[in-house]
Amino acid sequence: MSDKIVLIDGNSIINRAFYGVPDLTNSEGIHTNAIYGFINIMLKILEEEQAGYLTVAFDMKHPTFRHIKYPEYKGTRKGMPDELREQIPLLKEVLHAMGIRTVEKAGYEADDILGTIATRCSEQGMKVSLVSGDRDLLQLASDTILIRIPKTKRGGTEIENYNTAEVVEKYQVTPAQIIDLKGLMGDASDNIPGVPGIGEKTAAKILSAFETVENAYAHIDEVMPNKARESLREHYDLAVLSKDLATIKVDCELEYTLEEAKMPSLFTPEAFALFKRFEFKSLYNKFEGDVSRNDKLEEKFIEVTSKEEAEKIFQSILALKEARDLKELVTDGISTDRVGLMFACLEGTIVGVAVTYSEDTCYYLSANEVVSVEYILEQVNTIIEENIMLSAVSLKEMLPYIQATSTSKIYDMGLASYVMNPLKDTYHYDDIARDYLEITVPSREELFGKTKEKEVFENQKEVYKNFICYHSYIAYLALEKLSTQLYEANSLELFVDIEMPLIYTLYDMECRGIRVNKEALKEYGDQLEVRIKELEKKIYEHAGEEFNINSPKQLGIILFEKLHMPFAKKTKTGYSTSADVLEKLRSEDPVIDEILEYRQLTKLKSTYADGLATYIAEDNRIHGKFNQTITATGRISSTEPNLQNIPIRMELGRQIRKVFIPEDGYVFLDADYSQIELRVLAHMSDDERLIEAYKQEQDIHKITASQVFHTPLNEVTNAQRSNAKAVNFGIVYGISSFSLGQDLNITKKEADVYIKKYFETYPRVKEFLDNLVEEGKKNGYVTSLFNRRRPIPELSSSNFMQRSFGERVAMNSPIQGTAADIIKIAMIRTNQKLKDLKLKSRLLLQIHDELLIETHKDEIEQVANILKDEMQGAATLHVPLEVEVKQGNNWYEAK
DNA sequence: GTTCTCACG
DNA sequence: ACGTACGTGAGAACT
Repeated sequence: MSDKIVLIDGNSIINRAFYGVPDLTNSEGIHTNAIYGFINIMLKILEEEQAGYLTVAFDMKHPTFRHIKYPEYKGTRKGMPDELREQIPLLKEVLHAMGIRTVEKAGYEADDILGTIATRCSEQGMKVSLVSGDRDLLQLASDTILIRIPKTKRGGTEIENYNTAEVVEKYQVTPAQIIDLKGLMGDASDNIPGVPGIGEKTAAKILSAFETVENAYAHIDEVMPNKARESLREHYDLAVLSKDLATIKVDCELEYTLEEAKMPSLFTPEAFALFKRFEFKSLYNKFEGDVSRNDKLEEKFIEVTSKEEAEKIFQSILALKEARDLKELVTDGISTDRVGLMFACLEGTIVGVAVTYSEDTCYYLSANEVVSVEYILEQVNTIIEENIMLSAVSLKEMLPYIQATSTSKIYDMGLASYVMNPLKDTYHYDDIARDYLEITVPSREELFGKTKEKEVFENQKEVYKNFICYHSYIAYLALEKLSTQLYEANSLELFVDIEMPLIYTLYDMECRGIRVNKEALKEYGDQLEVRIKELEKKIYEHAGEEFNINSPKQLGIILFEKLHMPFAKKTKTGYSTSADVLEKLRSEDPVIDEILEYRQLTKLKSTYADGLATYIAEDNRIHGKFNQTITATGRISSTEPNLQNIPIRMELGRQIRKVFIPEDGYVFLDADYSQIELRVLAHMSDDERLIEAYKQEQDIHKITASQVFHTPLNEVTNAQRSNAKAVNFGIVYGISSFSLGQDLNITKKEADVYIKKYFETYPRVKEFLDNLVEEGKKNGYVTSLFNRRRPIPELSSSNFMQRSFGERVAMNSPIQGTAADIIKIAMIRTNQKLKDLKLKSRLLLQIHDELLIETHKDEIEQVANILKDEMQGAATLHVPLEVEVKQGNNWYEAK
């Protein structure tokens, strides 16, 4: 063991890290940049040093703090930002998890503690490396004490190193004289005043002549230059005070032994758990491959191969009590009668199943000659039929294999985690285990690495078994915890009555898919191609050279440097060439119009014409995915492909909707909520005037214009109406006069007047929005009408921009979230009704406030009524929900 | 993998 | 003084 010790000034380094590393937050919204930066600096130093001992010291202020007698200096230090403050206890947690000795003592700053330890160690003949961002520490430098000051530079950390010689070279004074230097020149960053008029150069000169502040004063008449002499004469007390402030204690009484500071193993399972929570992905590989493996858990995963054993297991499961309502169970205490379920599945075929029905064991049944897939499925379906409670991690993916309906007693723990906190990126079994069970299990990535699932299955049977069993076991355990927490958050009904049934609706929609006219899509793409080629040629001619028009970088250079266009707006990396910038340049050069058109057409071609074509399946339909755990507000999202952003605003783009066609013998019915978000706002704010406006069932923007601009309804101009419309939108988004002004091309002041008038017209809306922000700040989250929570960590940010964002989110999320809740209810009911009535018509798409149904020609009127009734009746608000249903032979016609 | 741009509600 | 609309997903370019 080396007799070298590394000492770290915790406060100083975390402070450096905070300002040196760009803002990072994990998906819970916890700020992590300072912790991340600290750990990186520390690991870099430890790697270099190969020391035998390590200690991190922290400040701990105390009422009897020795500097309290000079409150005007040390006491007025600006408070640190909340984002940093919050990270300090978390950093300590990380350090302790890594086994690192930390020291803090009431009344001492970290540098006093470090000074003391460094001196003690040095006296024992050890080598000391003292890491701090604070140059005060340089007074401790010696031939055995190395002061290391990290600098965060672009592309990494560089460290300045100081023994005695380096201090002398850089400051022209000995380490011991550093305090005299500070006494004379002061230190603005540390609130040390120094002597006015004496800077670094003069101070060094004086000290080289007189060595100390006291000695200089004793020979005050000899001090040069004149200005410094007079200032020192007058401010000698200040110099002494400053010197005292700068002096680091080396004789603190500490209960500290070297034994405790022995270099720990650092990369422990506990540390790994925290690194995972903070999402320090680049540091995962520092841990030994299986540090995160929960071997004790894996001992509970039992593989079963014989038919007898399999039968016994299923019998035990079928002997469990029938499931009761989850809501009742939560208040009564959750029954242990439940089964965690996970299928092992390769290329659409089941190869096994894992079931857990006690916390002691998870059984893995690998399909084989005796325990066949058919047998397994039959048994699982019986369990479902018998109403035994099941818990899974990602139910939608299991639905192809089981016969479950929205009334089955199966609960999805991934979805439950989403309802608890919709801000996370993933809701895998390891996330659930970490967030709700406080246990660390290896993720898929850690188990499989880059090996394909099939290869793991074939070559690493044990790993594959564990992977499946973790799902089952975690699902089993999590049901109790998550349903309790959902209940406590008041969100259990949302989960049970809306989110869970919706899984089945979305699954139905995905299976059904939407029919596409392949040939028409091809034709559409070809037409675009022709026009794109023409535009390309023209643009090259105007530019005088060929370049990649799709490259913002190249385009920016052509426009703003070669053609000298005005209004160049910069982005981080270069010129902005976005549509709104180009829009302002249209009068400058005809090439701008061509570029705008080119952009539009290439977008249509690549994303839609070509993009959609790759998703057309054998049945000539596109089976996109609807994701239920993506958005922060509760909306669903659509991927592979995104069917929620098919063009409509521009005619040319809109044409693409003609390729979406119904099955032969069917038509499309498309039903749209009219201004659902504004209606939700009217309801939630309970503003009489807004409610009244909606009850009149008239043009809301016009009514708003009439009231905001004090104009009789029939005299409202188009311009007034469109301004009012923009204000209405702004309100829903969490308005600011700046953005409204930008949107309407008016000044911030004028926009302010609009907003003021709007709020005068609808005073309860103002009250409502203010209350949301306040509620968000108080609770850390806001809620929709159906108790969907959205945490808003940004609201407690000290950064103006982030906090403002949080405020807008607080105003928008309950509105957007409630609208999302409502249409989800409508979807479930509509889909259910179509099934119950055994209709041929099927729900295909949801586009946030719109549902598209492929309707059999015999069912048009009936389905139109169902759609309208279920959508309008999904919620009873203080204002009516209006729905418009249209019919067409393609999606273009139906809108 | 990140950035820019743009399609939708 | 700060520097914005809220919520998404995809393709292309570039690092």
